[in-house]
Order: sequence, then structure tokens, then C-alpha cells
Amino acid sequence: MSRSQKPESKENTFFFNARIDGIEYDILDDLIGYAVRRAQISIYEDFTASLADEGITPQRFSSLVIIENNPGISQTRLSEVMGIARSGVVAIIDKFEDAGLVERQASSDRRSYNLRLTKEGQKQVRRYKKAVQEHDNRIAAVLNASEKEQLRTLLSKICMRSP
Amino acid sequence: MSRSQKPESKENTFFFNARIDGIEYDILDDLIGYAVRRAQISIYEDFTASLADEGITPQRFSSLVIIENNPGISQTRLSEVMGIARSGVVAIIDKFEDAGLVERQASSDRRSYNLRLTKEGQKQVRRYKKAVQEHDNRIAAVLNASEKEQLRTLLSKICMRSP
DNA sequence: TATTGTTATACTCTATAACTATA
DNA sequence: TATAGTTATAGAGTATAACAATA
Repeated sequence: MSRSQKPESKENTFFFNARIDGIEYDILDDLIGYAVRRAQISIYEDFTASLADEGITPQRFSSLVIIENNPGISQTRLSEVMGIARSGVVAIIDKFEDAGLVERQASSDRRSYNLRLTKEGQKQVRRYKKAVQEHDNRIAAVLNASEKEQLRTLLSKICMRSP
Repeated sequence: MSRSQKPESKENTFFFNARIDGIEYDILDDLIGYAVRRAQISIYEDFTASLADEGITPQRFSSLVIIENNPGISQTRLSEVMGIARSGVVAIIDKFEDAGLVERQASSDRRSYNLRLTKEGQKQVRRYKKAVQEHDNRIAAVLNASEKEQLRTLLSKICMRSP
């Protein structure tokens, strides 16, 4: 029957709705973990909507900022900071190198590289930072300065628990 | 040279360290989005460490709780609640069905199914809930009751902003 | 015509394990 | 022996697009 050649409309362009009317969430409404997860999804969506055109993701943005502020950092060290495997960093840096944002400089330890932003990289990071700051202001616009500070403090407490 | 037949030690069993000594995080320390992301990674790790042996993930746990508390929900509706594509729900429910936790019941609308937990599913969800509650108490143990309430409130504000 | 579940496919992210060149 | 970067590979998770059955 339906031999429609036109693509169906995208079905997943809806935004994540953290609490849908008529749905019972039970324990999920009480869990700190789910509250953080909900917020994370919501924030990620706004980040993507703001910066996907630039080809930048939270992960890549973080990498660039870490390299910018810790020039000469090695790939292994970066993998530790980002919390991902070394093999993952290779792919990330390859792309940055292709885009002319990062360079692998020779190190005194000839097994490793010193990572640095190129001139172009520095320029782009300034742009990205501005866009990310605007995004962050937007998602946190419902909070006043004191509430933002509270939120950061409460979240950092959770991160600093003993593993 | 190295023809070692033994596997190298796993390199990524370290826990994510939200703030590594000697690393300059710059703007990342100020962004609400990054604070949430850090907490999310940290919480996800504890969840996984606690429940991976059960084969349960935050995503799957949420699905089961939603089905438990909204019996007869359709797959499309569940995809909306979870914020994922319908095709993703198919795979999730397939696995639950294989494990005997969820059943697809015939619906009056013969295009769709009514999802329900099986007896076994109900039993397992009770176990999972207990484990997840313990995990949540653990990750939020650094907060008192009032701080937990504050955190939930602040995070829900972020989710409820206009998209 | 539109919707539900399904399938096929592809893409991203990630981890594991092995390799190489150095140390 | 150990470490840094690399490669190959595999497994999640996800989205897109199409299809059959049904509305």
C-alpha cells in the first residue's frame, strides 16, 4: 500500500519531557540519581541544540578547555581527566588535528606528545566558550546567583564522596 | 619483542575523578552544566558498580518502574516517557520479555500492546528498587534530608525551564 | 492518511586487547 | 618490565527511514 517516497517526518525531534502528565513515576521522583539524570538530559539537549552546528559536544568542549588551560598535557593524562580510555582520546585528538585546532608536539619523552591548541584552536575555543556560557546561563536562568552557588556546592559534595 | 599471551591489565577500571589535582579546569568549574555532568558520571559509576551484575542499567530500571506503575502503557508512550525512539523500546522490551519480566498483552487497538510486568517482573523490580534505593542513599549520604530536598528542587527547576 | 510496532542500517561512544616504540 | 600512543574490534545505545497491519 504505502509506497511513499517521501521520508516520514522525524519522530524524535520532540524534547525530553522530564515529567509527563498522567504518568506515575513512583520511586523515580524521590531518587537523587534520577533527578540528576533528568537534569543532565535536559541540559544536554539545550547544549546540542546550541552547539551541534559547530560540531562540538560537551565531551569535545571539555577536552579543548582542558588542553587550553593545561598546555603540554599528554593524551594519557587527558584520558584520566576525561575519564575515558586512551584509545578514545586518540580519535578525539585526530579530529581536532584534522580541524586544525590542536597539535601534537614532540615531547622529551619520545613515547608521548605534548598537546597544545593551535592559533586557530585558541580562536575557536574563545567562540565556543562564549556560546557555552550563553547556553549555561539559559539553562540556569530559573536560578538566582545564590541558588546556582547552592546547586554547584550540593553537586560537588556528591562527587567528592568516597568511592 | 613483547609476545605476551596474557591480557594486559584492564586500564579503565579507575573511577572518574571529578577534579584531578594539578589540573586547571577554568570555565568548567563555573558551569552548572558541567557540575551536573560530573555528578551524573559519578552517580552512574556507583549505579553500575552496584547493579551491573544484575544486568540492570538506569535506563532499564526506569523502564521497569514506569511499566510497574503505569500498567498497560504502550511502547510508543513509553518511548515518549523515556525520551528515546520507538525502535529503541522494541529492543528493551524484547530483552525484558526474554528474561520473563515483562509481557506484551493484546490491546483493544490491535496495532499496539499493553505492557505489563509478569509475576517474576514484579518480584525482580522489588529487588531492584531496594538495591537502587541503597545506591541512592549511598551517593547522597553526604547530604542531610534538607539538602537532598534542596537539590531535588533546584534540579527540577532546571528541567522545567521553557525549551 | 495516520499510527503502532517492527526491522534494517548507520553512527557515535566506549572498552578491551594487542601491537610498536620507547623508557 | 612498564608506559604512551595506536590500531582493530566489539558492544552498547541511539536515530533514521522504511514497511505491514491496523485505525
